[in-house]
Amino acid sequence: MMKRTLVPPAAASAAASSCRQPLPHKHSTCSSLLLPPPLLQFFSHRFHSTTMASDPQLRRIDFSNIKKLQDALFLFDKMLRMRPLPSTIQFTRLLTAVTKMKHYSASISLYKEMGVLGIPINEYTMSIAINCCCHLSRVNCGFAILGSFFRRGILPNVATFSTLLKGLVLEDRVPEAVELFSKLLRERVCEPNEVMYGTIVSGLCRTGNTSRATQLLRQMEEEGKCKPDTVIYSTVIDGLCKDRMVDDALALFSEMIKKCIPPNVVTYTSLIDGLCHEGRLKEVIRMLRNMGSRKISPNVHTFSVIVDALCKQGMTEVARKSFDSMADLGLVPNIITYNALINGYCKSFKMDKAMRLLREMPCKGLKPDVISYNIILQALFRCGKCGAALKLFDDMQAAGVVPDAVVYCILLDGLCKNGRLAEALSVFSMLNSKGIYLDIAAYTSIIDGLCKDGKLGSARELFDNLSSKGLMPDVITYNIMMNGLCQEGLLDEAKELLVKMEENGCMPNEVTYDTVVKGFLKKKRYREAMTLLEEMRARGFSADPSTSEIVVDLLLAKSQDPAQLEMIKRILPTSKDGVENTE
DNA sequence: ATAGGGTTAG
Repeated sequence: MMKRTLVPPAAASAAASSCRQPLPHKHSTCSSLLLPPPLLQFFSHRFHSTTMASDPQLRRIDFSNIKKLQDALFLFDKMLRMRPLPSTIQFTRLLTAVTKMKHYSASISLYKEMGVLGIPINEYTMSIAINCCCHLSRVNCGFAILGSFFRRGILPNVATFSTLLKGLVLEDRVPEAVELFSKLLRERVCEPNEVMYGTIVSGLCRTGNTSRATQLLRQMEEEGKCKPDTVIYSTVIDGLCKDRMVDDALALFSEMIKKCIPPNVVTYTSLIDGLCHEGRLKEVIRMLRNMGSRKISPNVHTFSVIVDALCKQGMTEVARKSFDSMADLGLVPNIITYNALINGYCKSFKMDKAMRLLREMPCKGLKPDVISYNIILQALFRCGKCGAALKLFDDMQAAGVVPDAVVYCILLDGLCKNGRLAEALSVFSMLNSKGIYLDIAAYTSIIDGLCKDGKLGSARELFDNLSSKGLMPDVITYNIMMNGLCQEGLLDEAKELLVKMEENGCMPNEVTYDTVVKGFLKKKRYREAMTLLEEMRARGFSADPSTSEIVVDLLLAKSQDPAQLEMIKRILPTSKDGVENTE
């Protein structure tokens, strides 16, 4: 009875071989079965319990050949036709393969199909389904699946909850993740392990709560039940580096070495990245040597970090050498390495070299992405090469790269800044009519373009209508609007806007004050300018040197009043020397 | 032979 198959073996193998033809996947599986799902379920339980380990046929299912989604779907169909039916473990392995290819929706469909067909599901299968929901930013669906655990009498475990925690983190719901984590510990729902701690630690680091993450690491050490491992140390080290606390990161690094927790290439790459951002290149070299002495080789990631840092330090040629040296280690630059170097060339105005790299990418099997194009587009506009930029924009779309909000912003901004407001406006209205989402930066560029073109009325209108589009002006938008008002001599309105922005929860910055102060100075409303400078100083901002100069010149020319000079010294520390010299 | 955590670019 156990070995009984639902279809005669000959028919089964015929069905299996016919799977090479593309199958209309969705519904073919159900109709290919001779029994309705409830009966199948009845039988598959039997197969599952006794034949799974012993049947040599099952061991032959090869998941390593799955290269694309289609392969997996064919195999799924094929598995459904195998008799006896492959075990839950085999189906779970298939789901793993689909999930690893990031076909999350497909994976969920297959999971549901398993349910419909009555193939038994266990905590592993369900955790995969939850993981897929999480990657689709549907952690609530993940919690719904958690509910089905209980209905099926299956207990969720530490992996299930780690997955859900990760899902909350992915949706920027770290406080909820922390809350759930505490609850799990408090109510002893499951014993936390390294992975669970790792998830919560990384969530905290990603949201800038590095100190809380460090606390958790210490807590793990103290409790001693589950000791922080390489991943957790690396996560906190990375968090500290991102907070510019590289020395603390280095201290933690020494600590892990002292505790015999071996750093790996990720640990080193984070530290190298942190040191690079601080411009501590000598220590980077030391770190690379240190790495070598531990027989840890840099990977593509490490090189991307180094190439990027060298480019940002203006050492594009050294970056190029580093890029080329990857081949010696058998490493192949990826799109991120390319983008870093392209960015370097763009920043040093070597547009031909940047373009050459972009053209080289397809030859190396890499498809330039929207970021590759963004970097070059922005640079072309900055060099005033509008024609070349517009052509590249067309090339990009021809290459099938879909422009995003950033590209449109670069395009609009580039056109405006190059005095091609009319074109910018026509692109702008075209995008609007197509209903393409434009972010606040894009609107800000247009407002700036309108102001600079003397169309303050239109700028103001657009500015006032931002909220109707669901957009909030940011500090740059306000600064640009204030600058426009000041240029037209509408100082009182500019000052009103300064008050209004704060009321709207937008903090003014140095540029904000500088803009308005300059406006008042230009209109010779010195008293108001000085009042604003005082306010600015009280907030810990210092005036732009050019503003300070104007003030000093004006006041020195106007008055020799020592009290006033004293005031200048106080509020314009940058110009103190100049004042003293003339005394 | 089945699930879950850390590093990169505008």
